[in-house]
Formats: sequence, C-alpha cells, structure tokens
Amino acid sequence: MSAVPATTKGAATRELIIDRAYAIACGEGLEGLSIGDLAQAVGMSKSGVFAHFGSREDLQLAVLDSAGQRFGESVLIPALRAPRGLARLRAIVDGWFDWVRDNRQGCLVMGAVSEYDSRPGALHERVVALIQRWRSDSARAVGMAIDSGELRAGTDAHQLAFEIFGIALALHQDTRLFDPKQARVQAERAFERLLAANSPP
Amino acid sequence: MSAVPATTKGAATRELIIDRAYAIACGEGLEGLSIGDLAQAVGMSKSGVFAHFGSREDLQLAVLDSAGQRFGESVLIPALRAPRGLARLRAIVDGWFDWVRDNRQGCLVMGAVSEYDSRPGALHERVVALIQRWRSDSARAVGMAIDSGELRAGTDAHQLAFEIFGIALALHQDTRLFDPKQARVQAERAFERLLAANSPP
DNA sequence: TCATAATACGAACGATCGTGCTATTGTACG
DNA sequence: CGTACAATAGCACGATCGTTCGTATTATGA
Repeated sequence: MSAVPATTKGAATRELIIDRAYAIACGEGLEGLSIGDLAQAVGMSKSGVFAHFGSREDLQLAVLDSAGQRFGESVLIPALRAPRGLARLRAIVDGWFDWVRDNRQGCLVMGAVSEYDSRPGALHERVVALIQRWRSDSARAVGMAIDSGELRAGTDAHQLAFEIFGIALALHQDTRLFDPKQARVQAERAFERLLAANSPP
Repeated sequence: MSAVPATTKGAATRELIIDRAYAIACGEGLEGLSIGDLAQAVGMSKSGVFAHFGSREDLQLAVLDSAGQRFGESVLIPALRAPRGLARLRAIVDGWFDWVRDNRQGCLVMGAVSEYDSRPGALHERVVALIQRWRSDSARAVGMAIDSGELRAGTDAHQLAFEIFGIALALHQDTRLFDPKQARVQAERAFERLLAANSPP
C-alpha cells in the first residue's frame, strides 16, 4: 500500500500496523480500535505495537491521517487527470461514489465525524480539518466548472458543495442500511438533477 | 418527559435511567455509554441500574427506542397538525432542522447509524427499522404533496425523500463541525431548490 | 565484525468494563 | 399491621483496557 518503501525497519512495521488498524477501524470505528486486538491482528505483542505510538490517541491520529491520504489518492488524485471543469467535477463525484461502494465496512472518515463531532480534542480538530479541506476541494472543482461556463454564472460553489456532500452522506447510509445498488442509482440521479438545476441557460 | 406517570416505582426509575442514558448517549454514542457512568449520573449503584435491564444491549435498545420516540413526538406529531400536502412536508423538514439544531450534542439516532450500520446484531436491525420508518414517513408526506398537486405529477417520492435525507445529514454534520447558522441557511436553500425543481409547471 | 542504537517482548500495573450473587432496604396490599 | 415481593445496594468475578518498565533481540553504521 505504501508507494515508497520505508528506510528503516521500524517505519515499515509502523506502516503495517497502520494498515491493519485502518482495516479494523473501518468497521469498528477509531474508538472501537483497541491496541490488544490490533497487536493480535499484526502478530505482535501489545507493547510492541504501542511503542510505535506514544499513546492510543497518537495511533488514532495516525490512522485518521492515513484514511485521509487513502481517500485523496483514491478519489481526488485520479480526478485531477480529467480536464478542469464539469468533467473533473464528475470524476470527483464518481470516484467518491465508488469509494463509498468499495469501502464496504464503512468510510473511516465519515465514521470519525460521528465519533468526534461533539467531543473536543485533537481528533476533533483533525476531523474538522479533513472535512474542511475536502469541502473546499469540492467547492474549487465546482468553481472551475463555473469558470468554464459549464455551470451557470451565478452558481454558489459552496452551496453546491454542501449539497453534493449531502448526497454522498445519504448514499453512504443507504449503502450500508439498505440496498447499495438502488442507493447508487438514487445518488446519481440526485447529482444529475443538481447539475441540471445549475446548468447555464 | 413521560406523558403518563408510571404505575410502579420501578417503572418510574427505569424511565429516569433511560432519560439520563439518552442525554449521555447523545454525546458519547450508544457504544460509549457505560453502566458505571450512568449509575453515577442517576445516583444509583451499578447493579441497581443494571437490574432494570437484563443486559447492556437491552439498555441500549431501550435508549434507542426512546430516542426514536422523542424524535417522533418532536418532529412528526407536531407536523401532522399541518394540512396534508406541501404545508405538512415543510413542517416536517422544518421540525427536523430544528431537531438537529436543538440536539447540540448530536442526534442519537444518526450516531447509532454510524455505530451499527455494518455491525450485525439486534441494534443494527433496530436502527434499520427506525430509519426505514422515518424514510417512508417522509416519502408519504412527499406523496401527499404530489396528490394535492403542489408537486409535479411525475415526481418520485422516494427519490425526493432520499435527497431530503441527504440535506438533513449534511446539515447535521455542518452544524457540529462548522457554523450552525450558516449550515441552516444552506440546508434551507437546498430544500427550497429541491421543491422548486419539482414544482408543477 | 563489532558496538550501538533501534526494535520487540513479557510481565505487571491500576482502572474500568459487564455481569452475577446475596443481603438489605423499601413499598404495597391483604 | 404484617407479610410478600419488588427494588436497590454491596461485593466480587474474570476480562480487557491503556500504559509502564526492564530486558532481550535484532538491525544498522563505522
């Protein structure tokens, strides 16, 4: 999963630990991730795992950062190959929808939002920063589609980003609670309707 | 909070326990609710609290049911006083938005969705049933607005309910992560635009 | 190859978890 | 008023939690 091989042995196992931790936390949440279970999953001792992070919170922060990075590499980066404007916006949303479908246990970041949205601390701030960044990235993509004339000139980019976010959230919930296929269809219909409502005259 | 006074003493304290548990679980989640903390919050012994529920899971189920009931009494019931059609749909959405605003620690049900959306068990099924019911209630309200001619005849009620749900989810997140006031404005704008897109010609 | 630092282990700590068991208290009814 | 039963407390249990510490192992750089 790591693009660049780690120089030292410790950094390599650290990445392995985070990998497993990410897989566990996708289903159990960052708060449901215990060092004991994680140690067993990587085949190490509890203290051996712990030594790589000064505290449980630091472990959670590392896993959360890893999740954000995975999301970026899986959704944002590929979409950047599409030309600026509506094509790139579509690529972002498509990649996002695929991400929701492929992370069958649930998106770690969206789970972390629920866990830390009203609990002060380092994790809360990190979650806010992650969502903030993703929201502004989305808004920027919308803005480019406005600049290229593919969306109506008066369109509010942040408002549109808000609504896209809502569609993704509803898709995420319905995918896990109900029928994933139908949820995807509804999400795409909602997005297309959103674009149509903001098309240039 | 209880409309009908409990006949026996035990049922009364049971309600009190659930009340406190609800308040705690709104912020900590149903999974973060511990019997020890709850006992301290109600001023009872751990075993005294425990005796009212055969297990922790039964306690969580009771709290979840209580949350669903609160939501219904706070959002759905008042909206039923509005005449069928668009007025009632607006009342539902308004009440929903108010609910999101007033539960400053977070909506317990929405938190429970994240906690149990991909973890099999009794709580998962209860969450699915809760959301299912609320979704179909919303769709029914949309359907009445179609029947009354206030929404376009071809409108897909379930699709619209899906999109309204998405707006509420985005509102919920933004309310806790960013600025509640601005989130409310964006949510209302999104809803109005949704109605406009489905208005009769 | 050897010294040294990095890495991992094992055991143990105090705390807290959910959950039984046994008294003891309180309430309610004949 | 007294009896029966519901309700609560107290205590202890095994398990697991995050964390610390001392020691053994292993990798790294001169």
